[in-house]
Amino acid sequence: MGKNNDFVKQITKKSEDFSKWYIDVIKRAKLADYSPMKGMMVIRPYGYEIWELIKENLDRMLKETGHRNAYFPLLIPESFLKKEAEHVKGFAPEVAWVTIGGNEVLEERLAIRPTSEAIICSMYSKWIKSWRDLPLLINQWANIVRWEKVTRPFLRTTEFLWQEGHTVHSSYEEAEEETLKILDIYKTLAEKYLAIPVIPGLKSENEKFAGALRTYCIEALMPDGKALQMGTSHNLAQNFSKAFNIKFENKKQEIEFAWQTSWGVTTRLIGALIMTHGDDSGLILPPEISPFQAVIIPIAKGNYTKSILSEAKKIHNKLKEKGIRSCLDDRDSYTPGWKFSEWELKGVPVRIEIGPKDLEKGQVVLVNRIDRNKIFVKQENLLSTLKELLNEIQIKLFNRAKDFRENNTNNVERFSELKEIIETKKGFIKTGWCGSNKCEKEVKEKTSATIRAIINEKNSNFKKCAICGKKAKHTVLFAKSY
RNA sequence: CGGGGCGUAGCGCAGUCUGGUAGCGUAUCGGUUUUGGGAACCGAGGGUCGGAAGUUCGAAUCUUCUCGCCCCGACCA
Repeated sequence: MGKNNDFVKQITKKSEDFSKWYIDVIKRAKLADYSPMKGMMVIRPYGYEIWELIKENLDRMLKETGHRNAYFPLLIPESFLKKEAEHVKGFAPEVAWVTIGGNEVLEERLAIRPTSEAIICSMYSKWIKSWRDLPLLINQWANIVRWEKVTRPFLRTTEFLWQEGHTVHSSYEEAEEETLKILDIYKTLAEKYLAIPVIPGLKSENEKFAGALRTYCIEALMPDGKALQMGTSHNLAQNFSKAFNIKFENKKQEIEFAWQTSWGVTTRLIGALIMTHGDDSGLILPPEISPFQAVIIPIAKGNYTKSILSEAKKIHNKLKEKGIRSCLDDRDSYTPGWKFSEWELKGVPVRIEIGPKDLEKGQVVLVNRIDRNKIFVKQENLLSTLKELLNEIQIKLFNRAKDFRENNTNNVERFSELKEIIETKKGFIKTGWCGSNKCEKEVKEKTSATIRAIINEKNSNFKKCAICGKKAKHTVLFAKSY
């Protein structure tokens, strides 16, 4: 492409100021905008369309595994939230409260849900009586409010959208199996659809969900070397069933507390998407979840205008018929060059150009968003070539992100190495851990890095704990996190 | 919640130190010519300078308070 690839002049360069780039992209690509409410953003149509595609795919996978959607109330009485001690302790600092209804001061204040275990479990205790009622596999798509001190669009907002699954089972083993099954679905969502490689693992006692027995997570590495938690799946064991009195009669005619799980992913995934794939020209969206997979830009010129536009329309309709999300940009008030930059900013994976020269030759030009490579293809081959190209882009984005992660993951034996890496290049640090709270805390205090995931719980391929030097029980991943 | 920075037209900024009736680029609107990498020319509109109070003959500019955003920490999806 020659000397000047610097086509988009309106956003900060990713390499110069990553945080500013991130905000610029969100605003310029019209994914979201700040609202008058502190920490709350408006998700604009283009951003919401990405969410809808994420949602569609995850929803389908959840339904395929027997989950059904339902909806529970936004407000939770304080007494309900207080029933599970760890749970309330964990969430208390970030709950928003409703204290007045109309003109009346409420007798009991109501929490705006920071998560719905409390309200959902209170219903489950009414619905579940017998082993025949199990498993109960319910998911809800909802909004959540957590009064965060520091917010960033998509990554951490006061209000956000998510799905939260809440399931009930007749045994610990079955609950554990469900927890892992969901973790695997999340991994598929991240890797196959968002093209973001993730590492599944277990959270340490310090990092686990308030009220869970075990929290599993998927962790991704962002381009600035910080880790992002992209989803969590909790085995709640009987913690909530005991607090909310969810009991069932098992096949042996014994009354037993039920075994539960909960799990969720949020609009944060969109933040991960932006950071992982974007470049100096803006967003790059993986074809699977891009609102437009291809944008057709007619180069309408002089006498050719009419014939080119009608050809472009034909192509557009053909692609739509074949299930490709196509956009025809036939606005005549913008020049082709302007449109190129605009759609690159918006991250559309493939651009289709058709101009006088192409019309004569019976071809179109396909341009790959990743490297701007051009392919000239005969009209009759368009569909197959486009599909191949979309597939190739999806894979390339994933591989590129994976290479980055591999290149920024370091095996470490000693604390001094760990500290140096965190202070300089960051990234994931794989090391041995003795399992003690003390060592985990020491790392946090001295480096601000935390255990993102325990990736080998049963044993460790590291001999010693990097901090205390005692025998390593687990292999863990340390990183600075969002 | 602690430390730092920034709020002036839709967006990006200058003007603030040294007070004197608000400017540039871009975008927008109308018109003409254009269209293979953010087109050119002509014309037009757009602001209670984040908000409140104070000092002053006079405040974008000085003082105090307040709100919001960004960055770095502590806290969290």
